[in-house]
Amino acid sequence: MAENDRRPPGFPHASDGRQWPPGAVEPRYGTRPTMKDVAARAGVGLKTVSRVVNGEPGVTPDTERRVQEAIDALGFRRNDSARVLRKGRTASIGLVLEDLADPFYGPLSRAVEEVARAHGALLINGSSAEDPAREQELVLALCARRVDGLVVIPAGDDHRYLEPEIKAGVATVFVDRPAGRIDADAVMSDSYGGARSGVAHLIAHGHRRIGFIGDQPRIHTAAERLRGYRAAMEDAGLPVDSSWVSLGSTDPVRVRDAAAAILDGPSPVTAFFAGNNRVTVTLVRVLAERRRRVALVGFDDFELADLLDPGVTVIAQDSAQLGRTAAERLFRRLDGGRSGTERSVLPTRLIARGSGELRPEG
Amino acid sequence: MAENDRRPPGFPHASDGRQWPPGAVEPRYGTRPTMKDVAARAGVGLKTVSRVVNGEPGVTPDTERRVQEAIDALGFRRNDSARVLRKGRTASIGLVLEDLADPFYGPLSRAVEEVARAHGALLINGSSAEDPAREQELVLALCARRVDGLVVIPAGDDHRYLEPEIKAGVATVFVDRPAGRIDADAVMSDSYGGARSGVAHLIAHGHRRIGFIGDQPRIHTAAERLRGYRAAMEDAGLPVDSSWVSLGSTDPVRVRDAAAAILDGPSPVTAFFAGNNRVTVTLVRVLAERRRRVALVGFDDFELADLLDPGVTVIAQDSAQLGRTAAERLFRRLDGGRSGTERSVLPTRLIARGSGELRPEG
DNA sequence: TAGAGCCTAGACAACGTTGTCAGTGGCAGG
DNA sequence: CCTGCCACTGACAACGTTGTCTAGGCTCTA
Repeated sequence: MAENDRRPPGFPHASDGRQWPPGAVEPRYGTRPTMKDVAARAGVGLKTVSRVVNGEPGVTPDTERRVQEAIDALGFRRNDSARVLRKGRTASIGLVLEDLADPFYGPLSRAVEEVARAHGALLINGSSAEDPAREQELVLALCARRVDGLVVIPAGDDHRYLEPEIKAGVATVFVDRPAGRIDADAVMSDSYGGARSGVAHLIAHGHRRIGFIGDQPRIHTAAERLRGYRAAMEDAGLPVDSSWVSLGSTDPVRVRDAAAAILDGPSPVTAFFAGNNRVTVTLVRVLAERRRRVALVGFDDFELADLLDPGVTVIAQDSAQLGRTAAERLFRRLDGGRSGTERSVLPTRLIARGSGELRPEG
Repeated sequence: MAENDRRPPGFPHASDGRQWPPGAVEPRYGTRPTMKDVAARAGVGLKTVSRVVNGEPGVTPDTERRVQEAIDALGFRRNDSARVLRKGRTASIGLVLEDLADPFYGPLSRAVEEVARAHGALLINGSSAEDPAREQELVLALCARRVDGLVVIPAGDDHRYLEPEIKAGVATVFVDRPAGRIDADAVMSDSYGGARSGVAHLIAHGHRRIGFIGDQPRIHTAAERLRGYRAAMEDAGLPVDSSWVSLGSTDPVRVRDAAAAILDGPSPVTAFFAGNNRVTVTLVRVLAERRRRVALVGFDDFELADLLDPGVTVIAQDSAQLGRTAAERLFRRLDGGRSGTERSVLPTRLIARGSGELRPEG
């Protein structure tokens, strides 16, 4: 409604009673100088200012100096909205992730930013909070801003809403999890292989009864890690008791309850495989409170894992590398790459620190 | 140069030999439909489409339906660049911080985003990597995009370059550290008071020789924390040996060297106060390797601090609250708040976990 | 039934920039 | 001196949207 606070029509120059400090006539508060203003002040044409601002050739040093002086005097800054409107490219990319505050996404986000910066682009980002509706809302808002490309860590599993955008030329790369119901580039860690090797590691240290606590299997990575767990157990000819597996949320309270149920149940496990970062940390807390030592391997590394006692053995994925790879793919597309969609899988690495090498007790 | 890939003039409808899958004639790759296209398809005027898209009143249900169908059929999405150009507001704010990958900034960034979202704005952000030149470059790029406001965690100490922008109406709030050489809103933690109480805590536990390892004092927070350290020592009538104080970078290698020099020097300390997060973590590692137990209080909390042995006593600051407060101030300004600049200081909280309660040894 | 008043709808200009194109003047070569 | 070329410069349209203003059709009342 503030749109209507303008001067009433018919009184184009009526005294509007504004009070500025005496010296501050130009520039006025809330009004920015345009190229036209600069041109007028420098006594040149509009286009000449444009040329100077963009470093285009064909301007005499003397003219350039006059323009530059006017720019500095007025505090002119080019309006990129107008530029974008005219040129069609925004030199910005969007990043949609689950939660900026999650330490897993910090390095990823930073890596994407660095690649963008190397290509002269800015990064606009937002958190979906794991909510598919919010993911869509964000993605479409970014498309309305006409970002040149998108890096998406999907929360939902149906991305058909992106089809018109992709068709219209918005390069899109999915990270960490694949897109749902559409064909698109994706860069992921090897969740299946990582989980499988982590569980195999526990088995190699003598464990027969191993629990798995992970996220809901509608999340691709969670499902893959579960699959890896089952595969490792099967490889070793070990049965999986359904009471050992918990696939709820990663909320600390629920993980705590699940772990307690598994450890206090009729067939307690001697080791856990944790499906992600947050589960691992909660399990570390839970296990620290118990007398009996339970082995633990977690998917995803975290800071200070080596300082705990015992150090936490993890399947590490390189989140910065995920981001970098995805962003590079994105810019390759923007630079004209029209090849078919690619799906890359980055390897994981087992880092043994102690918790995964505990022998079964009792 | 792709600008020139257009159809040559004079052949407006020459066969251009493009090959689309038979059904996919419209929309064409790389070309987005505009309101004009929608209007043509729906058989209405341009402005009517605008009204429907923006939910403005004055459109018959029947007309609205026709327009909506055309929008869906064409996959139309409003071009916000044009909208911004016309309306003057971008509904986006910029966040410039030091490093997105630093866990301290995750929650801050997320908090700013949530507030922005509540006000219907998007967040554009970038990392300055502690480089003043890069900070300026980023800030000005954001201004060129015409963000409505800026939240800045300053890397440099001279922000006069922002004066024209602020005068032109870009609301700006500094976080964590104050602006340099200009008068601007700022939201900070109580570095001085926090450090002072942390050091007093160590003194209360019997320490007389206390080391301080922090960042370069050109950084405001670092200087304030050093000041708090000195004040606490002076309050207790304790001398400060200059060999106990190290003000270099927070780089692990240099912190490690500094700590070793202080502990192995002629007058070794029995406790450390760490100037920030990263220093604390490095000191935890260094001290864990030594036989003699050295007390430690760190500025800034971090995940798992309670799980270490001993738990790490810290002066906690609420980084999410910093971000929230700053963003709320920003939007209050944007909503017309024209009062003088404010500088808020948020309190810190001592969390005792063990490392700060160790008694001096030897 | 005429006139006032309301509601819907569209024509048009403007936002600030950039690509195109045409105009100017200087200078070298014939 | 004229011609042609070149370097420099500016007028103008266009990008896609929204605010303003006006036109036309309808209802309601006197």
